[in-house]
Amino acid sequence: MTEGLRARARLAMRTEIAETAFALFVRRGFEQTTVDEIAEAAGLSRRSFFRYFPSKEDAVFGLLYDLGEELAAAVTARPAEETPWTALHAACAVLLGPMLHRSDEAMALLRLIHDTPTLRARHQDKQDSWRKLLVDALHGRSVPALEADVLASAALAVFDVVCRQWLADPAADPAALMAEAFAVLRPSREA
Amino acid sequence: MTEGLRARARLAMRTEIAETAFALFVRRGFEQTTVDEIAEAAGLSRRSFFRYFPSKEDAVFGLLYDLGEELAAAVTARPAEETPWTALHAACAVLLGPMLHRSDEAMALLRLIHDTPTLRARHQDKQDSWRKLLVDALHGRSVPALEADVLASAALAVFDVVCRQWLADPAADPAALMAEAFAVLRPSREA
DNA sequence: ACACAGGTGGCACCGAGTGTCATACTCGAG
DNA sequence: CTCGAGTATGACACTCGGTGCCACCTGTGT
Repeated sequence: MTEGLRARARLAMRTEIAETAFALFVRRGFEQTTVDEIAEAAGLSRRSFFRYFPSKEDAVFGLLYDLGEELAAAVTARPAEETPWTALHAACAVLLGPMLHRSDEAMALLRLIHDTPTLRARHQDKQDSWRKLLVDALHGRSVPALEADVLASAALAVFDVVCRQWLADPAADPAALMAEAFAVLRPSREA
Repeated sequence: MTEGLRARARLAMRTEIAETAFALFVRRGFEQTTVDEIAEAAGLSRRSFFRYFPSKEDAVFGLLYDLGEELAAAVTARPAEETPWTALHAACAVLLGPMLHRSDEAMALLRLIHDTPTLRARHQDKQDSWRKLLVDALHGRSVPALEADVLASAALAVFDVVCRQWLADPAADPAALMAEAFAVLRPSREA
């Protein structure tokens, strides 16, 4: 039973290090912040930093990868009679909640990712892992393979569009943007 | 007028280096191939390699970035009365031509990108640059901003889906896959 | 023959990431 | 309490991608 304890302690370390790193990234930029600086600020050795995060980028994305499972779960939780596209819309809308709740941090994170090339790239790799989970969730709703892939990819693309638009105009309402964006692509056979 | 000559010579060097590097990547993998090995195989110094390509990854993608402009041009070239989604489909279909023409190389490239994490990430960054060009092209067809962003992102996502499916089943016809994939998301207001 | 330009290689350096080892801590068994 | 096993940590050395700097060469125009 000490397994759970260690796992929780490890998670706490990860979040603490990630928050320390994030503060530095926001202040000085991602590329300009060295791992040594993060390690010193977090009170551990450079070597130990890499025991908690496989790379510097993971200090930014590590905690976000888990959201993919929440997203997929949200899709699965939608009523079965709902069309896939509507279910995807509802699931993405769920993710908007935490973002609006701590919108300053969310905005800072989006901005950081947006204007750091390596983070932009990594972001898309994370989307790729989300996509796989979404495709599985859609298979659970008996959506054919190709269609599931297209719908999942498109939904994530829409999510990105909404984030970009929100970043460009913080006054906009993300939920409204998302409804509008999802409406553009609603498949013809749906209501 | 020697400007043009130098530019052409530089391009020839780039393609030659890129081809040498590509061969090594396919044989030994991207991560396992060092820049020193590429430089030696291409007959220049490590330092000079980085004068032709800003990074090792660019030896893979450098030549592909230009395709974005072709893609955008293909959209602009479509008849004005065509709906944006149909125009995007037609433009993406154009890109399929060269891929089928040298399908072995295309397949090897797709496979290389697909199972190299850093290349997967970079690939998406390239898509991002393509997206910007597509959005501009759609603006030229007087498509509103949000809609243009959504349609361009979705079209590129669809293109990716097709590439993935083709990679998974080389016997499939990419053009047919693409038609099917584009049909999934055809906006309701279109024919 | 001269100066000047651009391409090139060599060298030193930085930062990310990894393997290895020696140490310190913790915790359960005796 | 003590011993030993398992684990976290730090220090060190090393590889590799990427950059700045400088010295060299080569061609071109005067």
